Amino acid sequence: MAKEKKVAGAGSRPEARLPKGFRDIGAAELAQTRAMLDTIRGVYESYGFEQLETPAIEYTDALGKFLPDQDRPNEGVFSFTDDDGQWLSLRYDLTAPLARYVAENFQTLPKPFRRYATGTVYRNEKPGPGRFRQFTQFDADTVGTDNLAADAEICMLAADTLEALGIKRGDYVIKVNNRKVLDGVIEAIGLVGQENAGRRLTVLRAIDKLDKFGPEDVRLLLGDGRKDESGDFTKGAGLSPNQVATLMEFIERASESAALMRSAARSGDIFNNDVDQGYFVLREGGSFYQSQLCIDGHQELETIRGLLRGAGYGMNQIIIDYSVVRGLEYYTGPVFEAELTFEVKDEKGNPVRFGSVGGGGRYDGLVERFLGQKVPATGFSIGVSRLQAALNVLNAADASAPLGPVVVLVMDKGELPRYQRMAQELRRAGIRAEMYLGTSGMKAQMKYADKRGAPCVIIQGSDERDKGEVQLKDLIEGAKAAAAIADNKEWKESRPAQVSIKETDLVAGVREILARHGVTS
RNA sequence: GCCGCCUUAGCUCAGUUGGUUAGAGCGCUAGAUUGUGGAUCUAGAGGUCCCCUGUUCAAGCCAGGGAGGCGGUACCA
Repeated sequence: MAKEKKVAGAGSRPEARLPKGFRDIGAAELAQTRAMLDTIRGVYESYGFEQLETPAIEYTDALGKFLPDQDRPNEGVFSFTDDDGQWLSLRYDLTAPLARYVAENFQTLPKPFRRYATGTVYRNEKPGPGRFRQFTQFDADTVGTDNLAADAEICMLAADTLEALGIKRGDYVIKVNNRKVLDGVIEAIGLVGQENAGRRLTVLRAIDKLDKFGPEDVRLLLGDGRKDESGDFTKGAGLSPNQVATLMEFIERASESAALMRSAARSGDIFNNDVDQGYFVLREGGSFYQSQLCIDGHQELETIRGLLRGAGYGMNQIIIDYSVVRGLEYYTGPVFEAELTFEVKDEKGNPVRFGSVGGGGRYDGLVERFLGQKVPATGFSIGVSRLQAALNVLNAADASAPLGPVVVLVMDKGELPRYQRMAQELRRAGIRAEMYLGTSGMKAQMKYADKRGAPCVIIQGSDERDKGEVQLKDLIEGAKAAAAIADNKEWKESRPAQVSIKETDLVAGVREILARHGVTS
């Protein structure tokens, strides 16, 4: 019969469930996020960036995500049409809205315009481990200058931010490259002209996989293709053996060079100029030095490197790494990637690498889309959620829930005003407090207080009331004391961590308990 | 998008060659204890065995299709 009732209503009832790739976030994580955002904000503001907030929704064409030849937004973004039939989209990053803002307010903004922004962004794509369809980014950008000092500062900012968040020097690295270098290398193997645009992208994608797959798989991706462990085949760039060999030489030298830098950094040799300058492939006389693009890119990197080292940032913080790719059709010059380098084991003992927690670079074309006039810009974006997940693994102990409010138990339903008054008294003293608002008995109220993480409860039944007293029970100390008591009678009679005080001393008594647990309000 | 694996209670999972009323541990609720969160004991609630169609006297189990989840891969500002 009970069954029939269920079945009867089931079809029309909605299922309580979250859309794939979205998640609910509880008090403990939110408190942690807030602290992180405050820290990042402090660093960004110290560099002189000012805050800007733009809406979560923009016109789709302003975000620049239309499929070629189709009057329809790109996959990957959440889009819908407005009343007037215009396409709107949820922002998928904070840079495209910045470009729109700068273009719209170009006349009045100070140039260079330096702003930071944080907010939720949305991507309509398949979620993966640690990848969601809604997440928080924290960006800083300098718009309106091609001065490479702006790029150097972005790198410093990234390093300072990670350190402010408690990531030790050596547990992270900011990698810098220049898209002109890779473009030059690709040009050097003859992939020039419009007809090779697709191949150039495939090559860049292959190089981008170096960290993930290693050199052998990159070689396959540059050639015919690669089969993954599920048996799926990825078509390669189809380069000739010669072209592959040339690219692989570059890639392997580049990672060798980066490895040398890291090992120098580990041994404390953080300003060793020979190592720092990178491998000979890009120095004068090296095999790629004929390409003008390579030369330009290399010289820009040298300028940035000079600024960084001059400011005291060594190879233990920021290095040049020629294998960094980042956004494919987006960046036009220097690119940056913030990578966490420490390794941790998951619960099964497998090593987990977090990899990139932020990135950015110089994008000289974004504002130009609107204005038709070159407005060079450079910036950096932190993936807050991903970084937070990494930090949680780094300090695994720090996942504890925040303390809840002090709970005033309702022992006598006829005395609600009295209990309410106690809660108010605590609130006025700056102590988070609540009167129990349910209707259950004392045992249930104790369980409730326990679940809320209350540091203590206030108990006043008729006995205490008659004497003008209240009982304060320290739930944290009480839980510790309980562990030593096996007998229920003793547990009840000893009333661990419970004291009786004058009702007039309520605030002082609670403060004493809070202070015991490190709360000073 | 493509490939592989998976789906039984709130959670983690058993479930025989297809055979009566589908189980365990944990969790939850209540009692033992008229005013004390823990421990112990007892009792209770909780199920569309992912969905649909088929095979069969009989399907959690077999077949086909679908959905959802996980992992890999592709795309990724």
